[in-house]
Amino acid sequence: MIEVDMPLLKIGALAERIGCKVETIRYYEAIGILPKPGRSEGGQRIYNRDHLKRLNFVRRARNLGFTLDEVRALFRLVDEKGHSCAEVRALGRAHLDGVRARIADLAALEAVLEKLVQDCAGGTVPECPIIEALFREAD
Amino acid sequence: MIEVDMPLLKIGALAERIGCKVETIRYYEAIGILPKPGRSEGGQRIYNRDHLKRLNFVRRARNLGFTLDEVRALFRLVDEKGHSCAEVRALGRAHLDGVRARIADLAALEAVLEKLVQDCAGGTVPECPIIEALFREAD
DNA sequence: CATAGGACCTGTAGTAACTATAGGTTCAAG
DNA sequence: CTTGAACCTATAGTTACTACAGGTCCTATG
Repeated sequence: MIEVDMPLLKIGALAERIGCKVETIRYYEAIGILPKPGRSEGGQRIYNRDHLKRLNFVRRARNLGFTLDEVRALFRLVDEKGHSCAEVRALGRAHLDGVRARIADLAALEAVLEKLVQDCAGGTVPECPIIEALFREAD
Repeated sequence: MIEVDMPLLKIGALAERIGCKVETIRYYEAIGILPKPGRSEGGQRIYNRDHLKRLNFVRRARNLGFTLDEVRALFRLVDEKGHSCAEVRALGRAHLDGVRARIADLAALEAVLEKLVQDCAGGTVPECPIIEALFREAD
């Protein structure tokens, strides 16, 4: 629910709205992922709707597995004028390729582990097929 | 009975045999994953067949996605007498569950990314569906 | 109005599993 | 005997946070 007059948020409220830790927000500011917010008289950070949107963007991208460097690149495309949608898609596709590669790796690994666990009967450690497989020299 | 040991290896040769970096071997020693090897007169590390076997074990386990802590646990099972194969299998199975969970996460992520990349036509950034999806507030 | 205590502040160190660098020593070939 | 590759130690950097410690601010209640 987006209100027309969004009240300004302190860091704790922002963290709760987005569902991340306060420390994470300060960390994003420190490494330049989020712009520095205004401060209250006493020096506490005050966030507006723009910060909320950006932080939301970062968290969603992170949940999709983008690195913070990739997020930075996406923000550059957003903030600088004249970039084409194709540039964004290229980043997305590169990332998708990476994800697929990781899935393939893990699937291969799953097959090996599955076989190892299945082969393992009830003996004692010196003859355990898992241990033996691990000690066996690779080619 | 005279055992003719395999030629003793210096760290560079060992690294090459196993296919890892020299620094990685020193790191494993520093954190107690590998035992301290003997030293030459001049203080250089000298490895024997046992070190080779252990390092091989570590690398194979790491390639299967085991953490170094899990490797440590496996070594304990190997080195202490009286452990059952079932204990090893339990570690393997727990790890397999973790791998399967990661695969499921990545597959979900792949589906979302795939859709985003597909939806992205040739417009300019402000209307790019990927960017819009990232800015859209989560519920 | 005073005060308690929760929320905030900065700065630093820790996590996993290495990798990379600097600055110095040893070894083996020519 | 000299050169330079390979070795040594120690420290810092990487990623994306998390977790303190020690202090300040804000706000609700008595």
